[in-house]
Amino acid sequence: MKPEKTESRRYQKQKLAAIRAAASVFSEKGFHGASTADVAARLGIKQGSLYYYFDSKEEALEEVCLYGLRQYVENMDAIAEGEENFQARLRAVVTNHLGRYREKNEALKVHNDERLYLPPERRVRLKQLGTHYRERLEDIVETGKAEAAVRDEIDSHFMAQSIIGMCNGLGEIIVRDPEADVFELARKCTDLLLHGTAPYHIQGD
Amino acid sequence: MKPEKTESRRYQKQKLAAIRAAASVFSEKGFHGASTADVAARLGIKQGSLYYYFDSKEEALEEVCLYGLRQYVENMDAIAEGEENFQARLRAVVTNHLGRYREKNEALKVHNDERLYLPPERRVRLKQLGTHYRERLEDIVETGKAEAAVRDEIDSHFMAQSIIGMCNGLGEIIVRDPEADVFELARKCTDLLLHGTAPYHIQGD
DNA sequence: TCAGAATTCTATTAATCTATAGAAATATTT
DNA sequence: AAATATTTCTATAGATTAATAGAATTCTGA
Repeated sequence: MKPEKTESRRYQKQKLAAIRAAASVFSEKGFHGASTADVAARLGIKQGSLYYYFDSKEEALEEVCLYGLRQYVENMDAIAEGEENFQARLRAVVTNHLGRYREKNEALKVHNDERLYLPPERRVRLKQLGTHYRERLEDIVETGKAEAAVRDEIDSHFMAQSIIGMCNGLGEIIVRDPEADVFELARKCTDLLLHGTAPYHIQGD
Repeated sequence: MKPEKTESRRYQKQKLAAIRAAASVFSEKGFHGASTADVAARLGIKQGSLYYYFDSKEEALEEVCLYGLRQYVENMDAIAEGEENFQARLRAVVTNHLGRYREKNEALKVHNDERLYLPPERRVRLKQLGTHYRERLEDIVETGKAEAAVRDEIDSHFMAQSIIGMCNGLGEIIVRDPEADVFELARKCTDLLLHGTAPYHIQGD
């Protein structure tokens, strides 16, 4: 079956290729719409051989989702640990988030669209990553308060979730319109988050 | 097969029940994870009998999605046609949107999660409804400009998509935490959209 | 080059599921 | 109550698919 301790270089390489093939096929046809034969074909092997790398189709989905999220979360960590001011970091976060919709990141798309088909026990690690992402963003909001760039009464959990949602919404524009300028969108988005819609001067409540 | 002209009262009633049963089952198991037998069982009839109401499983999915979106869009129309000022309408939009996550609207959930499994020709009517929703929201933003409640440089397409995304993001909080106060969230969300994160007084660029 | 290990292939099992056709049952109308 | 129309059931065809086992092949190191 599977190599026990060895995990040879070749095995690891091919396993990564298998994850990518699965990401590609799942993102095209959906998890249930895609067969293990489709995935194997994309990889250039036969259906049965795929089980050398995955114990089940579900395990393949889990690995694809994890693979898609990881890099994305790593970027967030780098931003959160950086030394820039709130405005710059917010922009970096938004740009990182929106950028993912342009470079077609199939594994991340699979995570977004198909992860619900995983049974709960296969979703725990994904949830951990997602929570980690949001918590880093909450940290950034808190530093914004320390800098007096963010009003005190703003709840950082609420704020982080709002930012994530807004970016996902704008992602649709990027997907719909291949001409859309990601950096310009990121700029507008950051501006909206910082200043809102209302004219700058006075505003009542 | 299907009744041609009659469309008897009973038929219509049972068809609606079938759509609801499909919504319930699809939202639980996903479109591909659910079988027509599951849907029929929820409705209290046998698998084969379901085809009296739908030509195919895909048609059932399409009808569920349309059913889920329609009411939601109708509410938006009512808000857009109303006479209130920008701030009040924005709040109404956000409240309508967030409210949907609390009353468990299974059909709308199916629309959100499963619509991608429809072939493009079955998605056109859904897209029309979605576009209509966003366009009404763009209208509201434009009236906001006329009222000087919204800065001129704000792009209404961008803005509408941002609002939709933010609401969807906050929806996750509502789903995660059954205690979350929808109206309080709607208030915070409206406030953030109007004023941004930054303290009110001056802000540079 | 040979031996053993790692990788892929073939063949098959067993289960599942959509969709259809025609019979049976139920409701409606005359 | 008989006749007709509507709704549901039974049974099945036909196709697909995930997963397994063991054989065949390819790779690697001595």
